[in-house]
Order: sequence, then C-alpha cells, then structure tokens
Amino acid sequence: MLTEPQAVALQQQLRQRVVPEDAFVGPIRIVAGADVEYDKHSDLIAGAIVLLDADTKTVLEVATHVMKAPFPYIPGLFSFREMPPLLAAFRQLQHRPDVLICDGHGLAHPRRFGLACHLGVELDLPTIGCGKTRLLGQYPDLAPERGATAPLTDEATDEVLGLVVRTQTGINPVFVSVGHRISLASATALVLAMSEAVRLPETTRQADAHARQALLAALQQQ
DNA sequence: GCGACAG
DNA sequence: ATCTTGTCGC
Repeated sequence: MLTEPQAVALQQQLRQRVVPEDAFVGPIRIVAGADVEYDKHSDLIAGAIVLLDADTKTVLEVATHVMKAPFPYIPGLFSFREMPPLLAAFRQLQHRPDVLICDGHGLAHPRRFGLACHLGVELDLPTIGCGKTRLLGQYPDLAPERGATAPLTDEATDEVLGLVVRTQTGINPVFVSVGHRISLASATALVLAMSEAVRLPETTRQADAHARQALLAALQQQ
C-alpha cells in the first residue's frame, strides 16, 4: 500500500495536470454520478457509477464494484480510499459520460487535489466536486433561496476554492468545486440543473442508492 | 500545543 | 460513512 507521504507526493505531482476551465466539446448529454458506500461491520466498500440522461434524468447505465477498503480514511487523502472501487466500476461501463459529478471536493482541498480532480485526471474526463460538507475554506452567509451562491475562500491565500450553492430554498447548501476540464460556472450550472427538486444532484442520489444495493447484495452472498 | 478534519 | 423511526415544526 501507498504510504501517507507517498500519497501526498503523488497528489502534488498530479495536481499540475488539472485543467480548471471548460475543455470539452459538444452538449452535455450523459452525466455520471459516483459514490461509495461503507459496511459498518467489515472493511468492505462498494463503489457505484451511474449514467443519467442530462435532460430527462433517466438512468441509462449502472456499474458497481465491491472490494476491501484499500486505504484508511484520512482527510485530504480521501481519493486513495474511494478511487479504486470507482475506477473498477467505471471500466465496466459501455458508454462514456460527458461529465462526472463526484460526492466529495475537487479543488476545494488542502493541496487543491480532491477526489474529483484525481478521478478527472485519471480518466481524462470533465469532473465536478460536489460535497455535502466543508473540508476547508470560509464563506459568508448565503441567501435562503434556491440558486443562491457564495464564494468558498481560503483566507490564508485569498484563493476562491469553489462555490457554496443552495440547491433548495431553506435547505443546507452544497459545496461545488472544479474537478477537471470544466469551469466553476459550468460546474455550478450543472449541479443546479441536476438538483431541481432535491438537495443533492440526482446523479449522486442514484449512485448512493446503487452502491448501497451492491454492498448489501455482496454481504448476503458472503 | 490546540482545533479542524470530504466519506 | 455508520448507529435509526417516528416525530416535531414550518
């Protein structure tokens, strides 16, 4: 297994490949969601990638992979834990998505290389980080209406790491940041479009449900 | 030294 | 992440 300093060094090397602007052609037709589920009683984890039609939000394809957790949970090294099952699931897909929305951060990371960046660089795919809670950065009070945004800033460097985005009026916001090959503005627009009546993007909700299902199925066979 | 810390 | 259904409040 990778040691912690080795993982940090790898992040610092790979972060230089991140393209934080729109670098794709054509309309977004297929949006992917990715999530990993954990078993409380063992070290089994299940990753799921779901492909949705961007317009109808219909599920087009699902791929899952169950395995033993390859790396412990360490804030800032999250991707080394969730990447392996997600890559294994992604390799099974028959279609290639236009963009992937991750359950976790992209550039809003201590070394600017969260899970969304890592997956994006590894797959050479446009990716978006969409986390439920903050890893780092500060943000001002946010208007309560759906669509309201506020910058997430690293006050130590004054860098804007991403946007805090209210996807539903009166509901806790989500944290959107660039993963790879997409701008923050495009990423935010897509997250809002995929969250018309729910807090989290429909892609994340579907991925969560399918990862959970795959984990339960594996536990019952075993 | 202390607190914070994606899932 | 996981413990966890019904219940309280707008």
